[in-house]
Amino acid sequence: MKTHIQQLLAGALQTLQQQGTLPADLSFDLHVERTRDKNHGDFACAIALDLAKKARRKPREVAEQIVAALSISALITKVEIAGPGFINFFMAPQALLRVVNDILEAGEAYGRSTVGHGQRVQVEFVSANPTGPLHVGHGRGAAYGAAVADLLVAAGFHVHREYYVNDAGRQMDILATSVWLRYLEQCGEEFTFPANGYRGDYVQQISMRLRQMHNDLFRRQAQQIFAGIPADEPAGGDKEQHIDALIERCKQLLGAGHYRTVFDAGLNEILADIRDDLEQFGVAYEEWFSERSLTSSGAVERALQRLKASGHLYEQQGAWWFRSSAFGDEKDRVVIRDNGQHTYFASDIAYHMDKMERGYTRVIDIWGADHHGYIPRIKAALAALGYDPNRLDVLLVQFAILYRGGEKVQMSTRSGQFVTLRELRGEVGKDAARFFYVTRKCEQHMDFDLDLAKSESNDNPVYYIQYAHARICSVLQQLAERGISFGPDDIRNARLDRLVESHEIDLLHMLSRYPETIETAALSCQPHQLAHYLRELAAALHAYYNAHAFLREEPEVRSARLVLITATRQVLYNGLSLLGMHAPQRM
RNA sequence: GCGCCCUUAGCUCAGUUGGAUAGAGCGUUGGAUUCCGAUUCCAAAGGUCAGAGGUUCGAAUCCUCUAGGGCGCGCCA
Repeated sequence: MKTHIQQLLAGALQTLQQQGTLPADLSFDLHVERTRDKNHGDFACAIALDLAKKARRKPREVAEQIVAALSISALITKVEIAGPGFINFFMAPQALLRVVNDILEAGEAYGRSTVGHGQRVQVEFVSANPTGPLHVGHGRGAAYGAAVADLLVAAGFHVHREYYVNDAGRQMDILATSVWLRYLEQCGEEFTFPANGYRGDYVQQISMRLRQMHNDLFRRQAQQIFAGIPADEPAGGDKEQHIDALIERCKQLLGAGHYRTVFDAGLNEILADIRDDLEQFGVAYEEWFSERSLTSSGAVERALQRLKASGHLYEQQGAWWFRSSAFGDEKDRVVIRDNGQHTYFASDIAYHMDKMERGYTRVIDIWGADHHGYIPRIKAALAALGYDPNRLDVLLVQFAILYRGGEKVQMSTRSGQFVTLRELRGEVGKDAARFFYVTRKCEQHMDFDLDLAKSESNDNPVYYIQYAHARICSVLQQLAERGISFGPDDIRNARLDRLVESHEIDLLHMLSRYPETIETAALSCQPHQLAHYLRELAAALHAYYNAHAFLREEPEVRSARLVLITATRQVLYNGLSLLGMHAPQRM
């Protein structure tokens, strides 16, 4: 409907330009919007106000000329000029009723569009270090990223979802060393566990299984391990130096092969846990991309060579620096350390180069807000490699603060005292978690009320929406019990023009807004628009249900109403599915 | 200190990308229902859009400054 009006207006403007009534070189973007006030019709356009300025004419005069040039449409009953020069459109009743048939014909496809034209988009999200289970902070990124990706699919994009696995680097070495030390404790060795090691229970589990498989194969004497290692923090030393020395000792005592075995035991087990966790959260990926593969494939080397060849690298104090400050970053960044190892940033450059080489028209990275400082350097690297940095969009997701019983739930990663995503799902369920996470704009700090999320009451929007769906199912369930026939023929022959009540008109308007909601939510990467829409749609259904009986009316009205709520059920189902939620038949 | 983000009703948040009289939910107050599921519905009260300037036909939305809050400023990942 919206695009129909846009086409009408575009036609009128073209006519006026050809006539010379309006300058031919006038540029404008047609913006048709839904009205807030019913007195202003169904759709409004402020184009005359925009053009009046550019053409130096009176807005109302321009509006009148546009309206005069509009071609006639059976879907529009009235066009009005109002206020300073708004053009208001009033929809014909049959145009509104058409939405019901559109929905029933399209079924699960209702709301999908082709605006994306099959453009290839990559969405990378979560990408948490596999050093421990996902926590509730990752959960928001997961729910948000999945919803954005699914919305883009619905809008006709070809989406590639990807998880970047940080399976290399110091944090992973710390994990491997932590696993090994716990293993040694189980072998009977006695020592003080490093302050900077990973202390979570899952590390114990991994080391236990490691020992079950390999017995004492990796056992070394504590004395030998800690000989000459600088003191840990509690002993008055530096915890970073302490752990780094332990990592080196671990590698040296185990040898490359056995070290890799211990390392992979930690990596694989945690990664398997993360995969399973996300799967149960309804989040699926096309690809799990290994950071390590960037080194083995030579991508890192190649990226650095390209930068070096184009003069964007320089050597200083034994290290190689990328001149990112030449591309808007606040300072230059090291890519190869003086010990010859490349930095995490070097991998990141290679990874983003690889994304560009894969030919996506658009690359979306979803990061935690604490990483915002990395955006300029990544964009700088893309520019230095000769790519358009605007192909990359980095979306930042703010943290979520949990509340239970009105109190903030305290969390800190270092002590291992964080609420995991798995625990959250266990407490409030998948549906509530998915919904609550995406109900706020991503750049907005979020208060996550656990009590509300798990309450079975109308305060809880998840229940409210799902109940609307279940309620329709319940009504349709009554048909058989009451011996009322309502089959495909009844649907096809339904007298939809019997839908005249204000609640019915409201509901029809809500239903017709769904495709627009999907499109704008997708194009702006704002799934919260869909979440809010679903709440409004559910409210319209509940209000209708309460105001009118469906099953006790005369057959024509009854059938029309049943068709309307069947369509509503379909849209509720489609919207809930897009957010990864169930649409229950009964609750 | 520098940079990025946030600030809208008592609370949690929307606000169709610059449009018409700023909206929901919760909470508060008052009301409805012999019923297809009371996990429902209707109504009222509640606002200096953090503050001050500016841009223009028109600003919660764009620009500048100020205040408050969050985050980031490693040859860590």
